[in-house]
Amino acid sequence: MSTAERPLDEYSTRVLDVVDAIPAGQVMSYGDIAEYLGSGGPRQVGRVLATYGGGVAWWRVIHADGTPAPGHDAAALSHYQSEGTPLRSARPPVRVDMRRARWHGR
DNA sequence: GTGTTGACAATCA
DNA sequence: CTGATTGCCAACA
Repeated sequence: MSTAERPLDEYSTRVLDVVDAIPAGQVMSYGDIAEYLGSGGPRQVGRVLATYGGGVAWWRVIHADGTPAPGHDAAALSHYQSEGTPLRSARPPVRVDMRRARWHGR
């Protein structure tokens, strides 16, 4: 035990579960995840990732316009190039090609 | 209980 | 692209 991870609520667990389900090379927007879950909002998803996102592929969760999270754009870019995520802009402002990279639950 | 803030989104200038 | 504005929902002081 140990690892003292923060107390995960059911909603947070659900968000992390969805993020963990996103395949490499694809991404989802905060609003998409919120809509996929059917509750909460994009801000709640962002909050969960900002707090508990350390254990999931947070770089696969980006804004609706295809830009990665603030302060992590450089790290996210490395992951995108490593996973082959379709990019519209390979240098800041980093932009993911949402038209191709957007992933829906399936 | 009110007001502010936030890894948001969409629209307008 | 930047900035302002509105809507949305929850956490926090």
